[in-house]
Amino acid sequence: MSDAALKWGVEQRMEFIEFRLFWEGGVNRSDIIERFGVSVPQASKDLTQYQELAPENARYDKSARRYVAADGFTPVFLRPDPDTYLVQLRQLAEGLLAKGESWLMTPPEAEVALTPRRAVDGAVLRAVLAALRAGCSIQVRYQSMNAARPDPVWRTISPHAFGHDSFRWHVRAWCHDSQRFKDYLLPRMLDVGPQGAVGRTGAQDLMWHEVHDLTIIPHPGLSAAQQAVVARDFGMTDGRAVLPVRKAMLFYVLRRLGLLEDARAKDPRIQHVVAEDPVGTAQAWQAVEG
Amino acid sequence: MSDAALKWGVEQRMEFIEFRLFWEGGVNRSDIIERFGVSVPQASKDLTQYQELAPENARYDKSARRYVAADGFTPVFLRPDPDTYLVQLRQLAEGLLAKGESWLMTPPEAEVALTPRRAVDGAVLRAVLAALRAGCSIQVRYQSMNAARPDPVWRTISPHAFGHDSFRWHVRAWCHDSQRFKDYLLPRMLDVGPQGAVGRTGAQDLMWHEVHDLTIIPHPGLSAAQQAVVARDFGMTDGRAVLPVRKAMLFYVLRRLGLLEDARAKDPRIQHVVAEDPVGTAQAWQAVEG
DNA sequence: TCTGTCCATATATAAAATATACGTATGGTG
DNA sequence: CACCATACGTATATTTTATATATGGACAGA
Repeated sequence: MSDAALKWGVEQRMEFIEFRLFWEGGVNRSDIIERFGVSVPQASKDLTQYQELAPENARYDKSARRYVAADGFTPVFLRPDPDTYLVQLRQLAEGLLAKGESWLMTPPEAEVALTPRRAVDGAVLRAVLAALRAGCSIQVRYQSMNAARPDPVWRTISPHAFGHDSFRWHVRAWCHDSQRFKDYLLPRMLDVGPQGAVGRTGAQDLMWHEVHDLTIIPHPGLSAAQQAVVARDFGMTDGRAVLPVRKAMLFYVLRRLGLLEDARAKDPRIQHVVAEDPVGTAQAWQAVEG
Repeated sequence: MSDAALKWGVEQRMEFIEFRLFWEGGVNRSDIIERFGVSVPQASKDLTQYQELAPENARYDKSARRYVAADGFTPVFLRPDPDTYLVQLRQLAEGLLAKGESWLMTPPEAEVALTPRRAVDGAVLRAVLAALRAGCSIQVRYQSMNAARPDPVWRTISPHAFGHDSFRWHVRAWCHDSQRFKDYLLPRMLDVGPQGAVGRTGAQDLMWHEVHDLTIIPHPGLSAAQQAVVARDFGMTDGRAVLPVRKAMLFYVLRRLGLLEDARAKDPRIQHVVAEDPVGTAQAWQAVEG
C-alpha cells in the first residue's frame, strides 16, 4: 500500500496544487484548506510533498506569501492542456459550475454567446437512458414541429444514441409509429411512459453508421492571405479539410457551418468556409432527409 | 471534527454513489473500489453510510448483485440536474474527458456536431491570463484576418475579459496600436512577448459593459402551432424573448442565430427565429462595429 | 518597532482506511 | 443437485493519515 501510487485524496490535492501553479500562477496553504477542508499542518505537508514529487516546479515567493510556478515548470499530475482550463471557464460562464466547485481561483470575466436554455426534464432523461441501456422501447409524449401534429402526442421510440447539434441534445431512435429512425429533441419530450419491446436496434440505423466526407475550403471571396488564415483556423491541409460526418448528423453540421444555403453568395467576412462540392453536399443531405 | 460535515474524500464517494444510483440506475462495491482505490471493506462501509444518510434511496437487488435506485429516490448530495449528466456526456464525446475520469459508467453512444479544433497554445493562454490578472499589457504575435496585415505581426494588447462565440474563445483587449478595444482569437495568437504598462482598463470598454436587448420572435413563416413550439424552445413569453446581450458580443449572437442576413427570407424550417425589429438590430450592430 | 499573517515543523491524539478473516446469499455449471 | 465463483456484510487488529496544539521564523505595513 505505502509503496503503491498515491491515495486518491492525496492525488487530488497534488493535482490541485499543480493546476493552481500552472494556470493561476501560484497556490497558497489556505487554498488547499478551503478546497479540501484539511488542517493547516496537512496543507503544509501537501505542499512539501508536492515539491518532493515535482521538484523545481514551485518556488516560495516570500513577498507574495505563496508558492509560484518556477520557470522550468513541467506538469507531472495533469496534461498541460488549455482545454482543461477553458472547459471550466466555459462551465463557470454558463452557470453549470459553481465558483466554489471549480479549480479556478481568479477566473477572468467571461461571457458566452447564447447560453442554451436548460429545459430538459431530469425524469425524462433518466427514463430515456434507462430504456437505451436496457435495449427496449419507451413511450414519450413529444411536441413535434410537424404541422400535422400541432399538439404533443404519445409516441413509442427505441432510442440508441445521443446527438448534439452544438446547441441542444437529441436522441437518435427508431420511431415505432412512422417506422423510421428519427431525432427527438430532449427538451421537447414532455413526459415518459412505460418501457416495451424494442423496435429496431442501433445497428440497423444506416444513417447513423454511414459517414459522409464533407470537404470544406476557404470562401473564394477572401484574399489569398485571408484564405490561409481560415485554412489554419480549420486545420486544413492543401487548402481543404475533410470532415467525416455521420449522415445522421450531416444536417446539423451543415447548418452550423452555414452551408445549407448558398454559402458562396454570403459575405465572406461572415461566412468563412464553403463546401468544395456544393452540389454533391446538397445531394448527400437530401438523400439523408428523403 | 467528528460532528462536523463529512470529510471531503468521503463526501466525494457519497456523491459518486448517488450519481451512479440516479443516472446509471445502480452502483456496485467494485465501482467504488475502481474509482477511488479504496479497500473492499471501505467500499462496503461507504454503501452502508450512504444508506444511513439517504435512507430509501438505494435498494439491494440480490439477483443483479448491485444497489439500484429505489422508487422514491430523492438526491441529497447533488442537484438532480440533467446538465450535470449532459455536460459530462458532451465532454466525453468531444474527447475532453477520459472515460476513466468521468462518473458515467455506461455512457450512451453520443456524437457532437463539429467539435472545435483544439489549437490554443498553452503557454500563450497562461501568459495572457497572467497579464489579465496583473492588469498590464502584453505583446502577442497575432495572425489577423485584416487584408492589410497578411502576415502575423507583433501587437501590444491589454486584455481584460474572455468571450466565447459558441465555437472559439477570444480575448477582449485594448489594442495599443489601433487605440481601440478589439477581440483577439486565442487560436490566432502564435506567440507572446513581455508584459508592459496597461493601456486602458476593462472599466473603460463601453461596448463590453453596455447591453443591447435583442428581441426575437418565431419565424412568421411558421404555422401558429409551430410558432408555439419555437416559443417554448426559446423560453418566450407572449411570443417573444428578450435576450440581454453585451454589445461586444452582439455580432456573435446574431451570427449564431442566423440574424446577420435577412432571416425572414430564409426557410423557416431551418431558420426558426427572426429579430422582432430587424432594422433596429442591424443599426445596433453597425453602431458597435463602426 | 510592533503587529498580523503566512509559512514550517514537532508531538501526541484521533480518525480513517487497510489487511485478514469468516459468514451469507445468489446464479450458473458440471 | 451439489459445487463453485462472486458478490455482499461485518468483525478485529493494524497501519496510515489527518488533527489539535504549540513553537519559531520571515516579511509587509502601520
